[in-house]
Amino acid sequence: MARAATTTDAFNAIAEPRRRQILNVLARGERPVNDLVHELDLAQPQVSKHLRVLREVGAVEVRGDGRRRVYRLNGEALRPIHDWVKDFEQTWSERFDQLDAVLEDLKKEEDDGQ
Amino acid sequence: MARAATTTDAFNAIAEPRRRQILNVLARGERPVNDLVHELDLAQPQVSKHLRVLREVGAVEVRGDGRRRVYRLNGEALRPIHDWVKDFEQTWSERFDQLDAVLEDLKKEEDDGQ
DNA sequence: TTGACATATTCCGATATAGGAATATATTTG
DNA sequence: CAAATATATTCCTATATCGGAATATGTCAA
Repeated sequence: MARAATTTDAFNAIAEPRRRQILNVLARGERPVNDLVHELDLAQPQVSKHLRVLREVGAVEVRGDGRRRVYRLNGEALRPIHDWVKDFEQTWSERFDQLDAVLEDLKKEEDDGQ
Repeated sequence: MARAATTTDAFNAIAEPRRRQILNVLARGERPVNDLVHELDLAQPQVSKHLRVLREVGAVEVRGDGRRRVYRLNGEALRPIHDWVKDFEQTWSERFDQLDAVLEDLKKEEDDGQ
């Protein structure tokens, strides 16, 4: 068996850095293909191919505008990634260290009370 | 050119669902390989191979314990993913909708004041 | 030392990529 | 209709995967 297709889910789609770049640009507003080509300094066919992958996993949507195709972000498709990774945040965030400190204090007060 | 190696970075490493599962288990505490084999119902060689990938991107660390090797999570390695994806949260989170509503109200009050 | 147990590595084969180049498919304009 | 513009698709090739099976490495115990 080979690696899962890039179009399998958002996790696979965003493994490619260019596709993350494309999403970053689209986060600032919708763009026709040619704008992306210039903003990212990529060849047009590659941009179209990356957009296809992103469209297949639902991360972008298209709208026709004359001879252009305007792409826009659909952030909702990235939600599973956010949901998965956010549970790991406590292993590095100092917010959780501070919460630990508070809980520690509460425990100590309780013990003193006994 | 082929797809980037799975060991290139955390984004590529976690594209594989089994590796996410492994990290999920390790988030509850360190585990020797065999525990993972049984908790995830995977063949031992595959678990070892996935652990190697995770180790190469820094997502896990090992500790020897007799003839066992105990793996533990290093969540810090997932931080780039969290940081990248969190900027997209506002496109779906209702927290941001509520913030928008507040800003709208403030703007209205300001306009009434003029 | 010889097993037994735990883990890692190697070899295999099918498959899917990513970029480059060329080309196909709209759509607008003269 | 023809030329120009914008985008999508196809063909090519090198490369890296994943699972399964077999095997190698390492460590403990009698």
